[in-house]
Amino acid sequence: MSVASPRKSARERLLAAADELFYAEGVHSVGIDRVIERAGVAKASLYSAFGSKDELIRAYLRGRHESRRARILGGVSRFTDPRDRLLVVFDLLAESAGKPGFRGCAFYNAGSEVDPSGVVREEADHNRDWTRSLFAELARDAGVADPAEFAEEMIVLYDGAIVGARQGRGPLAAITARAMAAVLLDAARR
Amino acid sequence: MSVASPRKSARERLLAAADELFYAEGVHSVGIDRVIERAGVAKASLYSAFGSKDELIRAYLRGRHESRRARILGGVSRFTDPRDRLLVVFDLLAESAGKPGFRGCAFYNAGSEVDPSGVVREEADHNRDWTRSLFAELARDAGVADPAEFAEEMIVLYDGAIVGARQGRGPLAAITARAMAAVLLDAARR
DNA sequence: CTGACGGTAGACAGATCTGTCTGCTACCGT
DNA sequence: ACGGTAGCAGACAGATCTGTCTACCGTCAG
Repeated sequence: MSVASPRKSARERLLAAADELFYAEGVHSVGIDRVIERAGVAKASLYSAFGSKDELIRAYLRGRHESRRARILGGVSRFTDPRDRLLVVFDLLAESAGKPGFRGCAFYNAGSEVDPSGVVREEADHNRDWTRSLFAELARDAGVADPAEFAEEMIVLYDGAIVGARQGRGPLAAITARAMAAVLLDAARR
Repeated sequence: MSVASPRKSARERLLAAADELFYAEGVHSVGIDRVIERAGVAKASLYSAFGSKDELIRAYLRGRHESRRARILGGVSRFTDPRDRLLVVFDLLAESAGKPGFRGCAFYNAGSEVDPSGVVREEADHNRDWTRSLFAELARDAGVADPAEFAEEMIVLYDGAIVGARQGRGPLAAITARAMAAVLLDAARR
């Protein structure tokens, strides 16, 4: 329980290994054995810490949501102009999409692999609702007449940019989406 | 070899069964046994007709592309006004997204499940290139200054609408995308 | 008649998957 | 000194996966 533990706990190492493997190869394709091997952990420790693979997937998706949330809030806070604060979300996406290993949206990918109901659905909805609220808030601050509807438009652009980035165009798709968002925002501000 | 065979061939029944099951539950989650059971076909017939599961997946994706292509070309041909011919693509998407059993883009879903390289990647790229060309041609006919760049924008909207439809908003996401496309088109026409 | 052909039914091998269980080890607070 | 806790190592069960193989059946051309 020291401040700087000499070695990360089994739970932390499992989560880090699951994050890498699940995102890179999919939650269904990657088996428990691969995760515990990379984490350097015994199988019993995994089931003691998480209970099931489903719960490990849930923890993986929650971690993805948290780090995404922190990255976006950090980026938004670097600006004061409402227009910049909204558009930087697309800049951050372009940055992510340019990194090696980018493989699109973890939530959508996981949803394509497993039964749409269940933990994946829950976490994906939560992540999506947060994004929607963020866009609505940024749009309201920017003086958009109908922030809720404008947020729906931004989500279409955001989703489209992620798919485009994953399917071949890389960061260019996000840059295209940013330009479209700018046009629409300037047209919607009162 | 008669014109109207009394019963579809094993290959056709396999393809129909694969189409339903793969799209509804994913190419990875659905096993060979499920496919042959639904098709009412022996396992040896599958391997005699397709050679491997990978080739069955390829045939499934090719069929998806062909039917999508036919549906879109049919919809486009119902109009003569270039603006309508472009926007109807989003109307068709809204129509598809409203049908029960809609589960998003077969190519993206399959790509999330299996190794990104290989047959899925090839077929997804082919489908994507066709869509890009279609949008570019429709944009050129509508008098857009830079049809290639405009096509990239339309693809962002199209992808975003599909994701939005799959993740919860149903046809509404496609209707939002259509409205955005109309705004952008009217602004881009010379 | 006969032989090729397309198809059916199902056993089988070999791999991989989740989840459980048994021992053993090392540390840590009391 | 000692008991509890966390963790490691790995065998195991039971299910499921792809792909191969044998054996049999009907049809139709030559």
